[in-house]
Amino acid sequence: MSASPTTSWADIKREVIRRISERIWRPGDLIPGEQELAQEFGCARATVSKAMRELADAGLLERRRKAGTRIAINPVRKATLEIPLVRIDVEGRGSTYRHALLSREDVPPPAHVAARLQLDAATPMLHLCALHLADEQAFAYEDRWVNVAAVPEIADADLETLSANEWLIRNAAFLSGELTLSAAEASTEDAEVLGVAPGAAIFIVQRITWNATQPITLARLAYAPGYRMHTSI
Amino acid sequence: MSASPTTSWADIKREVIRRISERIWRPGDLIPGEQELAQEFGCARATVSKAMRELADAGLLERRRKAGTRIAINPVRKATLEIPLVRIDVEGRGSTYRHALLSREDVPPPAHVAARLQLDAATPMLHLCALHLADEQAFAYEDRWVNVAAVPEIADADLETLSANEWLIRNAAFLSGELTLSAAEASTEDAEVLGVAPGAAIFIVQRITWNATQPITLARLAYAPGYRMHTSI
DNA sequence: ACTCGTATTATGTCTAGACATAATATTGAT
DNA sequence: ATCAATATTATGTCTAGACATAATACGAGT
Repeated sequence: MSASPTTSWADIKREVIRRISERIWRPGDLIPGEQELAQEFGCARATVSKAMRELADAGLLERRRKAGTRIAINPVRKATLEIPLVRIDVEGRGSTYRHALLSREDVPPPAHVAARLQLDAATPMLHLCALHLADEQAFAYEDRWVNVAAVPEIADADLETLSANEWLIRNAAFLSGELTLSAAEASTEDAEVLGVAPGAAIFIVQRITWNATQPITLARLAYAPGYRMHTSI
Repeated sequence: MSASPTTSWADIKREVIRRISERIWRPGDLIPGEQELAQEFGCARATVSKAMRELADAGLLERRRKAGTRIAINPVRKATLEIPLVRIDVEGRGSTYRHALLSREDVPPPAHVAARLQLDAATPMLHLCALHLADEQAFAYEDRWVNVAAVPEIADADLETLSANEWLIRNAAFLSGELTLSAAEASTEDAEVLGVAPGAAIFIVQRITWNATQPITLARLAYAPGYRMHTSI
């Protein structure tokens, strides 16, 4: 009957999911402790613990020391979004990637950029605009501000061959970041670069990354109409 | 000097991140094995292992048995999107939530819905349209198809007081699902319900959920303009 | 050279037990 | 009855060691 002689953490995870989905354990219920479950499944407590921690990370369980583990009432399911390089994204769709640097300027940031990065408006920054193409079709328009103090070497970088997107990932690994997804109507600039009608609905990804002490970059990616971000839960 | 007497997995994680961000270990580099690192940090192999697994899950490292662990060349960073109930989302923004059921029909699905759920076009389904409001303002318009065979009890459910969104989460915990994020121009229907101009750019979330054997529901949520999805990396 | 089987190796999983920590429950003092 | 100190308890972390598994490296035979 059973696939393996011993009980693995994956077996336990499956069994717990089964009990939840068959409503043997219902939302809000307190379930047995690790000790008890370990005895039931005939395995070590650590094995049960790993399974439970995974389910808690996925949002299905809520665990608190001393209080125990219960089935989440309002499960806040967590979906993992993969954020690849634009090049990898394009190539993953079976298209040929190319990128074009449209502009590169050393200028102080506008107020909204400075505010978003918590920088002074006089901070020297590099402003880049680039177009990512898939099979020579506009794929995404990138508008990026780079905090030169955080990555001084970018001043000498050739961003024509390697996109800023890629250069930064290779040369300035970030520690933390923020991602904001939204929909917007194409500005005249967006429309012109992407070759769509002004006002067309486009998908916007805004990304901010930080190293240990300071902001590295703020990027706004405007995707050509039809772009979808996909993930499984 | 050191904060704690023993080395914890979190300490190791921080140290590895430091070595990556200070380019002591560079993209593509093979780093020492768990055994060796455990010796360096003066802890058990399992402790190193946990730290490394977390970093690999986050996309910073690539690990393969026998081949060892190396710094990711094209780090596909993973952002965790939290998918709360619309009610929790609204309440989390400090607004008062209300929902209104606009229509409820037992009808067979249109071709694109049937195809998306891998169901026969003759399968009995429940079609629901509802509006989620925040402080009496349109927040999101939900267009949902429910596979009645998967949750027969929904036939008798009162979906006026509890939204279908919430009813399904409480009564039909799903095992897996898909999420598609996109931008679209508001259809005349979207525009009318949300009270925006037709053609306005709106953020669309399409969700499909499955139980162990069959699809449960397909939902399209059209958010009022200005909606942003936010996450940290 | 080339292929196939075998040895080796780094990560993956598991165990059994110890101690740490957070949160609740209980008790004692006021 | 109320509040603070203390005991209890379930999860969280760590250790040391064993075995499993995947993937490479190596060597024998052709």
